[in-house]
Amino acid sequence: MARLKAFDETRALDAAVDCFWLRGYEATSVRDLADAMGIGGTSLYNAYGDKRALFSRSLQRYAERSMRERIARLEANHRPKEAIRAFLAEIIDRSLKDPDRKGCLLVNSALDVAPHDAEIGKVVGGYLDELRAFFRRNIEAARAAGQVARTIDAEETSGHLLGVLAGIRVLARTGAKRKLLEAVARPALDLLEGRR
Amino acid sequence: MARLKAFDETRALDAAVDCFWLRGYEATSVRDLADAMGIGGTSLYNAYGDKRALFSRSLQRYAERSMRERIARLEANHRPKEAIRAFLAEIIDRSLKDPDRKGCLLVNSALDVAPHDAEIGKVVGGYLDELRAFFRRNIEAARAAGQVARTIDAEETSGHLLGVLAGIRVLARTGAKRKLLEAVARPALDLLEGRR
DNA sequence: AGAATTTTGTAGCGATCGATCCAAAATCGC
DNA sequence: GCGATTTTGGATCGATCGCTACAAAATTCT
Repeated sequence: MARLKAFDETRALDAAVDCFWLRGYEATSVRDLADAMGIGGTSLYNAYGDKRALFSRSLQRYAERSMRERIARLEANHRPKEAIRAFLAEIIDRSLKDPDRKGCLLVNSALDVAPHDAEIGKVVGGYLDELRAFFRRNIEAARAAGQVARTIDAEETSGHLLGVLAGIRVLARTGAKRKLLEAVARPALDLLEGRR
Repeated sequence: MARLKAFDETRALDAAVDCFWLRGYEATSVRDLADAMGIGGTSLYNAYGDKRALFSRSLQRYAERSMRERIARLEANHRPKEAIRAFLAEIIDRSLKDPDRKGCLLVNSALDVAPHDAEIGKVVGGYLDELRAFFRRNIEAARAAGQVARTIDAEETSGHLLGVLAGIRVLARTGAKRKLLEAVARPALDLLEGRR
């Protein structure tokens, strides 16, 4: 038939994710990408299409590996209320541990590229909806299990948690300390505890 | 002496603010800027230095006209707790009214350019600190006036409010509806009311 | 008016952008 | 081994990037 591909398409895609994550869409050149992916420009266009298509695949890969993996893992290992708490705690820990302070590719993209690209904007919005659905689902489950007060409105509170999550990601990217990030999250968690 | 400048430097700067605000630093070209400012490229470099210096001045102008003006106006016209409430309400209103969904230049810059430019990062961080100081100052004043519960920690809660503000700005830029933006803000405001 | 100084528009600098062309290299069925 | 097909690297495309050289235009001094 034909010559075989000499690089691992998935590993290369992960390298592209890191590039876009670190520098954003506009500031990342196709040459940056090809170098980081360890391939030539021709192979990049051959395998992924153009830069925008590669970004779209990178976004998809990130959502799969970072967001959905986390959601699935936490929902499998924690009761609903603890899943929410663990989610925020994990985001804070990872944000602080990352020496590059990359934040979240979805949040970065929501500000960076989504406003200028309707199609990608829809995709990013869809992922944010998934995050909110995670919060909502676990609030409702916790309510049903009597873990949170019945006065907690799942629709509203899931929106609040999504906003808090986005805020943490923004401040983390600016180099905020743990104390600040935890201050952002704590009142939202206290709300679930019925504590004030 | 010499020829007079034929354009209003401040009006031109405002046009530059709009450019950076709408498209971000990287995606805005010097030609875009010059066109929007109604001047030639030479005049731009003559009056403001280079692109980065113009961005720095734009950031300063935005902080002065948008952030500090709002803080001063609300603190002059409202009691402390109401000033915080009015701040978030005004951000939500303006975010929804803006057909371009530009969000907040400071938040946009915090994600976009601050991570790759230490000096500008410091400036942006300083403005975010001013916002947090506004929240903190008013929480403390409200506490002293008995408007909020003594259990409210000003240091922590001001951080929470800053995170909520950033979250609102992120979601607003993605085209969120009023219902979602208000859901992000409400629990934070309820906290100040001692309501649950 | 003439000299001095600053602003302005044009034109273009080298560098880099995203994207493509093309021929050599590699792998398949035969 | 041979033709067919695909991948690969290198060169390069036109466009645009941030920025500047240069000379004409405009203004204030003497």
